[in-house]
Amino acid sequence: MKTTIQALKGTRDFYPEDMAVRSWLYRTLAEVSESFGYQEWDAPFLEKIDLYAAKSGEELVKEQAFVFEDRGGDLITLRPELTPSLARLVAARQNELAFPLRWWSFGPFWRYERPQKGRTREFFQWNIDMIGPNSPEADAELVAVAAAFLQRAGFHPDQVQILANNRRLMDTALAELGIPREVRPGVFRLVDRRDKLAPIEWEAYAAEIGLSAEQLAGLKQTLDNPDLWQRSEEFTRFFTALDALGAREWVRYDPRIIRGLDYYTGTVFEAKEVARGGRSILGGGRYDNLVQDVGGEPVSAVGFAMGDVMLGVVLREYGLLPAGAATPAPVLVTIFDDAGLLDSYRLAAGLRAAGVRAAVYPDAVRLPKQLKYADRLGFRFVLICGPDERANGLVQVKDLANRTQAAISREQLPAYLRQFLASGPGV
RNA sequence: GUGGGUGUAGCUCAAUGGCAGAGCGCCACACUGUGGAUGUGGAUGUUGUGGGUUCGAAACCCAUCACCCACCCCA
Repeated sequence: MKTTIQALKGTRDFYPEDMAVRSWLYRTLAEVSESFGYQEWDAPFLEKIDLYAAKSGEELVKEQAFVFEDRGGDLITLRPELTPSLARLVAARQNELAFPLRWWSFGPFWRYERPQKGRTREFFQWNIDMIGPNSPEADAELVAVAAAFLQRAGFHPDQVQILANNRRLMDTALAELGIPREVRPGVFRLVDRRDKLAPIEWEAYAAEIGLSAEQLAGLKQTLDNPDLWQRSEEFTRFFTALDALGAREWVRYDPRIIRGLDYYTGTVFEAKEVARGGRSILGGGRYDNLVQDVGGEPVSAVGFAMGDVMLGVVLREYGLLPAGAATPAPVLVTIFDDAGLLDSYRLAAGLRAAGVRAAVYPDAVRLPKQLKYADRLGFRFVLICGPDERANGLVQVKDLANRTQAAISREQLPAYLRQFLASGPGV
């Protein structure tokens, strides 16, 4: 074992084939976000710890954020989430911005966690929010954005489902069971753990937070009732809007979706891989008082976040990862011999000037080696120019995809290549 | 923070106390002007690290480090 320095725990190296996946993800979610009219934005990766102290769970900042002292003695945080930054930006220009805001972002986040499958310390997250309107239709739009992404990524509705619930609906249901207001947040956490704990432990937990046997029975009945939503006018409008948006088949009511966070106030939803294992791919919901904690007027918002790590795990399992990275240039210019070295560089420069991407093999090693290199990197064309061609002003153009070869004059070369590159494969 | 597992060639892994190996990859040659195939040959090791037991340790014991998996948590 060589003593090379390893990557920092919980971080990932992005070799070109990994970077291709990351770029694909960025392009895909950008297209989906922008197809709904959302604007890209971003915030600093570094924030003052105070921004999170006001809001967020205690756990997040105290236990999971990367916090360090800068040279001036200030406590700096590597952002563990985006919402506080969003609140800061919105509050700072609350009276100038044109609401509703439709904003999306994709960038890195850091959390000091114990790495495991689908979880790293440095990850990328897609955040998308609509800020201002508070309506079931606005909620439905965000869910439709999520559905559009899932479809674009190649999933089918029988593989991934968006499960939705409503905190107010649940709150009413709990009130009807005679569960006091102050106990309800605890019940939400209880509901969130329904599938994570063994039934006996789950019921013990229920007793612990003060539920009577009768209330527990009623709660179980509520959680097993797939038609509960029909009592909610808000939820009925939500589903009607999803119909209109063409996303209804991706969405299902599930009374067990509650989300761990305390700050959700209305609709909550989660996209889950349902065919094997039930891992969560993205999650979000409606949250009020977005900017209140950073000193602005309360404003309602709905949004969700999706991490790249678990998504990657699930995409891989379903064979949906895009193909690996080929060279971005379609043309490799070989170097036949030392005498032709500069000629090859001139040839490549001429192609670039004509708008054709081209790379040059750096040494005059034997031709099979250069061809093998071209093959491995996925070049479509290899240019060969030996003494004979140089004498006649020609270039051999070898098409690796079609296994053909033609001698082309130097003047015609860019046009010759472009006729393939305009529409052909492997460009 | 809790529990479990694994560290051997570039990669994936064998070798259960007795000569440290295979497949893939890599390099060379067959093939000095033409890629994926095939064949032949070749290189590559502090067996994570430190100590202990033993005639003898990759293997057993102790410590330590790293990684993986699960829990916790999930903004």
